[in-house]
Amino acid sequence: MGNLDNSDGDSIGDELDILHVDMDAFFAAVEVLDDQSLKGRPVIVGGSGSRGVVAACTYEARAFGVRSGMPMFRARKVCPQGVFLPGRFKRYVELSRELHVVFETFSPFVEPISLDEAFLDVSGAHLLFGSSLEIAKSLRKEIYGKLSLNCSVGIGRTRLVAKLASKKAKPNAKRVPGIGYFEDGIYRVGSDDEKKFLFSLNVGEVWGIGPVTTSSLEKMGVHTVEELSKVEYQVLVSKFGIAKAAWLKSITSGSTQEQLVSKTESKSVSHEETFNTDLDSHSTLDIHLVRLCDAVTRRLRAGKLKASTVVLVLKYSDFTRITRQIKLASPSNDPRTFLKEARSILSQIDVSSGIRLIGVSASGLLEAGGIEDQLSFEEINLEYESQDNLIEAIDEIRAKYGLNSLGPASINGSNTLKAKEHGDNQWG
DNA sequence: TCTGGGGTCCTAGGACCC
DNA sequence: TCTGGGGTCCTAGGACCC
Repeated sequence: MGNLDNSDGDSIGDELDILHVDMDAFFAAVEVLDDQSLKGRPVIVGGSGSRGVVAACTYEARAFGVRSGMPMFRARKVCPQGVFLPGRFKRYVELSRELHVVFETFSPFVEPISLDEAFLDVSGAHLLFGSSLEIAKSLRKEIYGKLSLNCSVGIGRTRLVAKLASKKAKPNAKRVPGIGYFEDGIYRVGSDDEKKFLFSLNVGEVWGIGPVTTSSLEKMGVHTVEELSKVEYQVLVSKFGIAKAAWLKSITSGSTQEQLVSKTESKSVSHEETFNTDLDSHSTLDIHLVRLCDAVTRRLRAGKLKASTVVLVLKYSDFTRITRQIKLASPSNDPRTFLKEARSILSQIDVSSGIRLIGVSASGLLEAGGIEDQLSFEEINLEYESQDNLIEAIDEIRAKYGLNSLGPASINGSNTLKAKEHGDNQWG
């Protein structure tokens, strides 16, 4: 449909209204932007500890085989001439905000996926900006003009198609000739091309099909989306459950257009830390627990939130991950409450086999001061009230003088170096 | 020198109530 | 006294994403 007016199949009103915009090598590209001497070099952004992984890398680094998610030690091995940087999360957030301002000038319907990625529904923008392809071109131009950063844009009828299309728009993507339309960082999948496009993909390329599902499907002899389309629904149900089977089927059945979701409230706030070497004593773990409870509740307070559930996360040396949660008597963002509950959970867990990671997560979030947020009898106690004032004062001092200006005793004591390193490596 | 950190959603099982 | 189903809430784990 709507493919009669010109050779690339671009036209107004053919319902290809979803754009997926994805910055190219975002974190690494920002580092090059801010230090032009890095231009053309293999820049790798990632954790600086011995157990860090690659968060992003330039295409020059990819040429050496570096990939995001790869352990840093391996990246250093395959690319010893690389420029390894710890990353500057605040700077990425800053540019992300500018990016989203540009998005908003093209459509009021924006669904952010991450700092550097979003869906745009441009169905109402054609009169102003032209066809979806023309909008994509203007968008790329505008983003480069404002941020001096490159992005890739996928155009399709649904979010899934647009998302998969933007991958094919990337500088190093392999594209199948005769499917879709590619031009300068933009890949457009027309309605009449959609089935051919999806069927050409391996199942593992699909957004939402990860390594585990891919391997299950491959064991069934299913490697491509085309092969997946031929599998009986009931077979998928028995293998993956109803929800996932229905979703897998929807990939190939040409699902209808979904509404974009512009903004959602966070459902949890968490911090976790992987140690350079495994820890096997409660007392050492406790030092980290103090800091994590402090960090999580600080973020809750900054967002004017309280949590009704505290979750302790542990990862053992063998990568087994366990979670233990406790529901609070009343919602809280008080580090003392969090620490008390987290400690009581931790005390019941055998850590002698070695703990690689510890984390604290807050869920069941409520606005602080909401109707569910009545004071408990304990909190009405005057002594507590004065300590709450103290916590507020600490937050203010930190806002003025920086996060490390004040903190729990354990941060300012023997663990200072560690705390600083943690601060430098924060991703969010 | 093995494999981050911050999230979301789904599932399964048990407790409890009707 | 035995049997049983459904609904809801909670917990733990797992898959997946960037």
